[in-house]
Amino acid sequence: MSKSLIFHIDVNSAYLSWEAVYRLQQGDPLDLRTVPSVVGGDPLTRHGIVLAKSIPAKEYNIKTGETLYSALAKCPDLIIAKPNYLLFRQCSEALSLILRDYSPLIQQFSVDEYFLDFTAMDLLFGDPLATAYKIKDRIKNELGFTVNIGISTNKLLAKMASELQKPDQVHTLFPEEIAEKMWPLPVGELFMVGRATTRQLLSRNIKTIGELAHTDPRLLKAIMKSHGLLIWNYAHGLENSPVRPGGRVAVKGMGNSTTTSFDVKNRREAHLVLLSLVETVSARLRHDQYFARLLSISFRTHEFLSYSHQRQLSHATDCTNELWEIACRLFDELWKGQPLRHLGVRASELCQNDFLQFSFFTKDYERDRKVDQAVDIIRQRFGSQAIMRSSYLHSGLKSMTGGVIAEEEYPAMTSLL
DNA sequence: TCTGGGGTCCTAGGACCC
DNA sequence: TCTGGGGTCCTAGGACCC
Repeated sequence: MSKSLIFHIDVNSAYLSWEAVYRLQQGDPLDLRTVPSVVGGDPLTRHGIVLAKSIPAKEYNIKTGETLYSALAKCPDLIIAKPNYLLFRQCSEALSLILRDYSPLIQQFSVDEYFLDFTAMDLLFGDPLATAYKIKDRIKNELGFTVNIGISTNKLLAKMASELQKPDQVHTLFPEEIAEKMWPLPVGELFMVGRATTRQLLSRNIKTIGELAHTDPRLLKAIMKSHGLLIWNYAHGLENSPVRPGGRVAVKGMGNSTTTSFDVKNRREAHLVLLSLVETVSARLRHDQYFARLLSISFRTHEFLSYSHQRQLSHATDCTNELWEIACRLFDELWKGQPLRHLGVRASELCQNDFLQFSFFTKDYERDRKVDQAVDIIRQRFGSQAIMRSSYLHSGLKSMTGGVIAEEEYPAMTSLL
């Protein structure tokens, strides 16, 4: 049995590269990647954050997630492109088609990241490193954007390898290279060490991944519970999850949320936003043939405080009206009248709806089911805006919110590999 | 702060049961 | 009752990922 060999393929500045390639194809002479530019939303609708940045923009210290306002303050000439999620999905699919030529075992980890199990594939393709270069160059030549490829013996190290130096590079990070290549890095670069954990580690003078690796795991466990042991293992490169073919992990829940373009201040408006979210969530449930047994709602206030409320349902359902009624009740129980900037709905505890179980204690939703089915068919044929409830007319609200990625859902972006 | 949207997992505390 | 202890379920919040 040959040693296990994993590739991690990561698109460089994915959203921005994809938009840049698209514009070049449309005949635009300017390559966005060569100038300070970002992909970001519209500040007027309060969606104004940086989703992706070019390398020249990075040199202005512009960071993903910061406001466009702040990015523009750092670089007044910054070019801002709107996100085109349909394009992004097409690019992601085109990438996966190329990767499939090199292994039957690939896992989509996010819209711009894939794992590829190359174990024993060298018998077919020869040297792994040379093959990785071939894959990288083929993607650049055929699709027009660049990727980083990381190579190691497990997914964690392959992923850390692909982050080493960008763009358009291939790196290895084998266990014997950990001390030299990974331990000098700032501790926050380690997968699963985010802002809160970084702060805790820095307060104990643990600044690099190497210092984390040499910290007593019992201390880490004491201060961070199981997460402490997880990151200690990661600092030593210890991780052994399989590359899941197709990446299809059973989905645990489906949710949609939105930042409203104006503060929601009355119940009627809030209920209308909830309906537009439930419309999308329940259509996704029906499309994938799931019933939900738990419904959660959440909101964020003008002051940026977050609240959530959830309830187990008396019976599983995928019905728009029924889920909407529950969402409204949960909302009314939680809301104290604060102005709101963000609302969310999430359905979880999913089960297959192979057979139906009706409750004797709730009203009959049979008629609603038929309406849902008819509306789904109309929207499928004529688009999501083809039919909407009259309450949305002149409301300034969209009748369906969220779920930009329709049809085929992406596999779970699980926090664990 | 002019601060997105889609996820998963973990933990703490309270209710409830034996 | 001057009130044990363990297990399970539920809920809210917070951590992390892209």
